[in-house]
Amino acid sequence: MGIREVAAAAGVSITTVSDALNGKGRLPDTTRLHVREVADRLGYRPSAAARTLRTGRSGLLGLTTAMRSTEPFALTEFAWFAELVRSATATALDLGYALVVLPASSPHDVWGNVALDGTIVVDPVDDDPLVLELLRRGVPVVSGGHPGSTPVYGWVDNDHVAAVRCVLDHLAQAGAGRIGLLAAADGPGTGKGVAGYRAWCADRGVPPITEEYEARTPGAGRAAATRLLDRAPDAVFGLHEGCAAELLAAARARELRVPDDLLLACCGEGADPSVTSLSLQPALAGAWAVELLVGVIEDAGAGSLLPAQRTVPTRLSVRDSSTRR
Amino acid sequence: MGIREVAAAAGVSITTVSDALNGKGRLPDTTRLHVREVADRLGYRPSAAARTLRTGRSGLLGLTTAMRSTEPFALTEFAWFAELVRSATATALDLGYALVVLPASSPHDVWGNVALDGTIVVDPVDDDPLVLELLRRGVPVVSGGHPGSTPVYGWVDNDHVAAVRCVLDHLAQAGAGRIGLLAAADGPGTGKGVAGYRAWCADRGVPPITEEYEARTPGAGRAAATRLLDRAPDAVFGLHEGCAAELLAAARARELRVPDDLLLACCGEGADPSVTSLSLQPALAGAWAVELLVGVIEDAGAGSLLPAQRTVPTRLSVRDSSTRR
DNA sequence: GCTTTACGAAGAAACGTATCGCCCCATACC
DNA sequence: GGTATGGGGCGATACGTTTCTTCGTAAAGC
Repeated sequence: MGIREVAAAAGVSITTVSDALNGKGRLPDTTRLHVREVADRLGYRPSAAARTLRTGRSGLLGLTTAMRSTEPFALTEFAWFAELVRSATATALDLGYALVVLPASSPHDVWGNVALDGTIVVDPVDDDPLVLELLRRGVPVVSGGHPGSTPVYGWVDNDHVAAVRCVLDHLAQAGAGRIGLLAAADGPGTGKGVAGYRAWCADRGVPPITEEYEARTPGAGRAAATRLLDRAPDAVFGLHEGCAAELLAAARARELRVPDDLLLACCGEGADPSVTSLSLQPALAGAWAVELLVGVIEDAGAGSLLPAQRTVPTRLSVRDSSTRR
Repeated sequence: MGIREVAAAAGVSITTVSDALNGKGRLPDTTRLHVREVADRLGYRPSAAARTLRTGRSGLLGLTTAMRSTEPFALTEFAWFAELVRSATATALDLGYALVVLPASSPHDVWGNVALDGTIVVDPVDDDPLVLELLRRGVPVVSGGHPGSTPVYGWVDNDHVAAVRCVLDHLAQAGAGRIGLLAAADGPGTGKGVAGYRAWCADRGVPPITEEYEARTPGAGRAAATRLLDRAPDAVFGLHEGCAAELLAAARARELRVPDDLLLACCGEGADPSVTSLSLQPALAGAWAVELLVGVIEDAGAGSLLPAQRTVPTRLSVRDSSTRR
């Protein structure tokens, strides 16, 4: 069931079959139709492997994330990442590509066994050896989150500083004087979020009040939330998705009412409909990263030399938890 | 940077390089080491495309789900499906495969452009044309959910009837007399769940009380939950993940206390820690489906003729919402 | 009548790997 | 001395496409 069988059955050469099926070459419509009809009748499907070998294009995009902890797929459990992957997959398919999610490293050499047209690296570490190796091989790389000094082809990222400022300004405007911050140490964007928070505090001349925890350690979130409330803030900002539940529980245990005694805002898509939340819009990030990557792949050569960059907007949904009655 | 360059640099033939790198043939360790050293120095990576063409194996597994609604990726938003995909991805990687998620149909011919060693089809419709086409091409197919009359190589599924009975028995034992059912019409496993519910009702000689809704229609869930409570049940079972929140909200609006006035149990992983929930263990389903599929791929020939089948256990977590005080 | 142009189609060379079978050269054995 | 034996290595082919180049023929232009 190769192209040869089709050629034989249609009484033409394989060149003609290839041209007819791919809309290339100079062929009268009669021939084209005839070949297509024969191919259909025989149930012919071109071999993806052979096409990939010949053209150098596989139609496959990789998506990975640098491992910060030793646990593979640590980010997977953050809804932020899951949503990014979902959106990236859908966008890739729209553009005619399939997307495969790979771990940064694995016992089997998966990276060597798939031909990738390009790769998205989410939250890369500086000079990630995996990224450098990909670039060396000529595989375009686009990063989600600022790539640091790694010379990628482009990246998408939120303006974390502005986003954090937006939330903190909102809390301050709602009457907060001492705003605390709770963050998962190994979560996405923690570094920038905390930095933005500290910068804002410095601007205002107020002391920062922060607590961090390991997301993967059971109970660590609750403990950190409790520690944070120990420091008597009148508002708290949870930088990660689990934070809202932990902070609410800790507040209840302490008989603090939200929002009366404590204002609350969190990042995330706001599973709890009463909590003010800042969405980082991971779906946009995923879609744009794919668009950027596909742009690089298909422009190859004509492309601009500068890495393309897009800033993903954030959206603050103000809910009861940060509205003084 | 092909195998030829390595051969030239090492002063041997490409056969020797291939054998040395793949641990085949009869070569003294000195040669093997030498070739490997040269290959490393040159940064040689075998071409996945060429290997795939030659060996007929790509190391890629597909995962798809039949489209029930017109919307692509309808199931994606069910946490059940998302978790299944996550687990399947991880398991595939453990076994040395990468997993690519594809829509049942798409404007671009993605299925034709990727070489798949096998495919998992979640909740296939009977005699799904896509599945039949894959089987015709000789691609092993394993299904998640009973495949009906489609001659797949194997499948994994929950025992839906037993699972539903387990929940209903629990509610009855907790004192429920009139148990209602709320289900998303287009959700996974709806048909079997509802059938199991009706069978249980018939066994007990009680009338079924069911309401369904379209998961994708905003407000439909709330409306259906309200309709269900209109029919005055003293316990309700939500067959899908969103049901808990909808039922709780509807109950609150009606000033019904849970569990005092209304017992509540749902399927899903129980985002709300106070709701009794039946987990279908999608992670197990995903992992097992991959294991089955890889088994079929690697056994090819020696395999048994009967399709392999595994029943995924369910787990009922009893919480406050179904515990009479 | 001879050259140009255009059209229709085919030949053949890659793409980079894996592998079957073969060859050569020692050493050992009768 | 002739022949098994086995280790070490290589030549050549096939996997199934895409595409560059070439070729023949017929119509059109001078």
